[in-house]
Amino acid sequence: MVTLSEENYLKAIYHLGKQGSVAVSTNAIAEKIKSKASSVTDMVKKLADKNLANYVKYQGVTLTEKGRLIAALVIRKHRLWEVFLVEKLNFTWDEVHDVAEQLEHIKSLKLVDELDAFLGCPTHDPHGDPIPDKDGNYSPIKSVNILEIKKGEQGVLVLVKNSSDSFLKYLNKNNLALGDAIKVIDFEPFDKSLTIETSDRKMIISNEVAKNLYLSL
Amino acid sequence: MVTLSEENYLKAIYHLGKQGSVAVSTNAIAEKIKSKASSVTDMVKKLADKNLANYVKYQGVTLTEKGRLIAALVIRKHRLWEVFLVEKLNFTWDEVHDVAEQLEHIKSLKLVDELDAFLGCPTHDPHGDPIPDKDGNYSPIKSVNILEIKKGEQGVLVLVKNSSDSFLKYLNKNNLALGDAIKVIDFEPFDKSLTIETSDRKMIISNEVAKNLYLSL
DNA sequence: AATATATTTTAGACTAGACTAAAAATATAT
DNA sequence: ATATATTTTTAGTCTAGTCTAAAATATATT
Repeated sequence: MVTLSEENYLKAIYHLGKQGSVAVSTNAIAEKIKSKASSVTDMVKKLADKNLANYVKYQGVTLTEKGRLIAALVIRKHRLWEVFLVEKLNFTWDEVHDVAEQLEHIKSLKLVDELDAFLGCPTHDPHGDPIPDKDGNYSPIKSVNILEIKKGEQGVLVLVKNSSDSFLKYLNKNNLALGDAIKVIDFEPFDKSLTIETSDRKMIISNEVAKNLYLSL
Repeated sequence: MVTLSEENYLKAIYHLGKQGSVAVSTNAIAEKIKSKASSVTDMVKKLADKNLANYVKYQGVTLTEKGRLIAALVIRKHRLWEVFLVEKLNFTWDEVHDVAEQLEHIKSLKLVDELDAFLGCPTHDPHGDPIPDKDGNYSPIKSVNILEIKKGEQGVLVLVKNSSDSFLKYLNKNNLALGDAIKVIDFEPFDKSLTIETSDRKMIISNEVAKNLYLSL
């Protein structure tokens, strides 16, 4: 049995270390999970005992095949529930995270499979993140950060790499949503801000915001 | 904040003591919850401290108004999720209990309200149990235990008072479902079994089974 | 009413998970 | 190469929730 807490650690390691393949420091995990490095050390030993993680003192943590699969399935559940909340229960994309964070731990294979089918086997969640399949595999959309696009080029917003309430509310307020066509008009060297053009208007976005927007060309 | 464990205790007290209005013994709670009386004593003190239960040593537990509402909302969630699982995700009524037991603890007011609306504000779960409204109120269907019905009379199966896997599987196997018309043919004094007639056939049900079937006349 | 039986509570111990502070190891800078 | 700073681990403590065994109280029986 994998506990709720263990699932959260696996998820953090998965996210921080390229699906858990690259060694992650206990400190990094602690920060991600908002706990302390000492707590992480304890837990990581437990995960290693259960054959879910590889841990060498002072050298960080990776996931075993088993650990990677569990993490992927938790993420699969998280993202499927997000789709459910937005598409069926009228949640906005800035409201789903906390609830999905709880729902991702519900244990029932049938539930996940049926939910997936009920939603029409979606491939991406409301933020553009890919949904792993039953075997934990997924193919990320090919996308580029908006800062890497040349002046005058345009693309479609397919991914936002920040699910914080405040960031998503900012996008809502400014009428930016997945699927929008966006053209890069100008780059301002002084503060690294960007002028972009959407279907309704031109606007300036800060570098901070731009970092989180990914377009498909 | 009410913990998952606390919610389970509140639910048990609610079920055992007529919505928590009648004093329930720590032993009864322990049995219901599959724990030990000593654990219950500890928890019940905590609930009393939080103003969710009234507890007098050696005299059992009742719920406060606050405790009763929380219990009713947990039950509301449980039953709404059961409806969701059966109606939207192809679960059978014998498969829903364990999953609903997990889902009932998800915390989000919006989630419950939206789920309720999404399901068309159902009044009863797949076992015929009433679903409390936002304020924790509900009106049970008027129903009578099948053992109290006179020979020759008939009614519609509206409630089964046992959600165990084995009982529900028994009903499935024998083609008994909510909404079925059932006529009482005979009562056997020797073993207190019952001969009943459904649309397809006559059959004998044990007293044990009969105890759990409720009809509306 | 006195005693036996059953129920309930208390006391003390355990586990999972987390934390702080100190110690150990590693990395960085002179 | 050594001193300093940073990171990581260890040791010891805490809380929530549970348990067993013993003590206290209530109930039942004569």
